[in-house]
Amino acid sequence: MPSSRKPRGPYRKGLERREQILRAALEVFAEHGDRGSSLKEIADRVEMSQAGVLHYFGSREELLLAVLEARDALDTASVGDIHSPGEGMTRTVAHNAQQPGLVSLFVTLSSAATDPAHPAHAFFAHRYDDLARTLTEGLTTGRDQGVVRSDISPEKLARLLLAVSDGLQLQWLMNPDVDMTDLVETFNLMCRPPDGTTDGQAPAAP
Amino acid sequence: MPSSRKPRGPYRKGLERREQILRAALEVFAEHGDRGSSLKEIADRVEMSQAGVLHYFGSREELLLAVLEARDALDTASVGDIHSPGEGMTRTVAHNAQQPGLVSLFVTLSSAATDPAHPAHAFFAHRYDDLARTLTEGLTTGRDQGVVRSDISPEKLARLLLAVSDGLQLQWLMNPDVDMTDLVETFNLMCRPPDGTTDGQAPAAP
DNA sequence: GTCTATACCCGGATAGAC
DNA sequence: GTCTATCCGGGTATAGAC
Repeated sequence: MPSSRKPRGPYRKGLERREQILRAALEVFAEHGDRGSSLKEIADRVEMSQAGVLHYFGSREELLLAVLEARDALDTASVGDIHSPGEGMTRTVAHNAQQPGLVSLFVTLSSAATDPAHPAHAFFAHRYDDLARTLTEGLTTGRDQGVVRSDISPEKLARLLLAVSDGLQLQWLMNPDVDMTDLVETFNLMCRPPDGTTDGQAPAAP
Repeated sequence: MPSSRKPRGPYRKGLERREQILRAALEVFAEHGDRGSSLKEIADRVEMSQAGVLHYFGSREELLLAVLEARDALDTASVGDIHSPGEGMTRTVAHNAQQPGLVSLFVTLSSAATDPAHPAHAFFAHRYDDLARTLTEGLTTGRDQGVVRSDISPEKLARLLLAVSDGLQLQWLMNPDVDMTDLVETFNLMCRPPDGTTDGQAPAAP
């Protein structure tokens, strides 16, 4: 792979500019969503012209995808150490509750990206499958340890957990009084074995 | 209230035109979403000019809201006879699975309407609260009859059910292999009392 | 009621000067 | 690299004739 050293010389400024634009674009997209955002506004925020922005990212679409990928990478990294899938999800949701703009961006975009023709369709389709796979693995482990109910397949539980998380974000955006974190934890509770036999350790307990 | 008789005379044609436009607009919005739709296309579909459409609905926004309200009224009516909240939701979801375009419209719009400035914000906010209330009532009844678990409040279960339904629609739109109906039923199962004591009648069984 | 024409706004992308 | 200027396409809403 290429050198990971920070480039010196003429490249440096350009790369920094690029990141600066990326950050600004994230902010703007988070505030106004996909359609509500314009290159102009992003450009204004980094104090350059719209044409200047396009010099770094050939098109608006390219910029949008770059933002999504950068953000997703950051997020998955920040959730890092997970001991059980329920816990991971709870943390993610709790973390999201701090950033309404971003949540809004992802929810809005993921529904818009539902259309196979949408530029971000592939991104979100993969993202869902990845998440479902990761969750399924974690839930399978949990089931084998007896902390997750075994009468429903881990695959189904994973899809449901994903649905709960997305659905709650939607409700929360619509009405901030909805307590996402609490509700996700409640759902985790429902994922425990029917009678509290084997446990003592809830899926999402700290 | 006003006469419910079909108006005769000069009014009649106008009212029919209006409904015709409403139907066409529903189709178009369902196919291309809010932002993807234009008055032009709706006008084309009823074979009149864009200005003609605006003669009936003063603005695009007005038309959109009219479509949402008309559709929502139809839907809630069609779900009609419900014996248990789980059953109602299952049926609705199964029904939706026939109409990807409409589902897409509602999902897309409800996330876009998350923004308080969005024209449809109030509509969706009310809709959520209404749904949550109705579901809560049904689940309370179910709990009293012993078919719904009592260790989690009906309010929470209602919010979760709503979330599951929305979230699954999103996943289904992204990947049609996801079996919404089956998964909602699975969730209903999770809403039953922990041990199959009192029952014999699942919340969503036919 | 319905049309055509048009005014007006906004967006993205491109060309070319500096 | 960065700008200005411009092209081009799209949308909504309005004016005014028929």
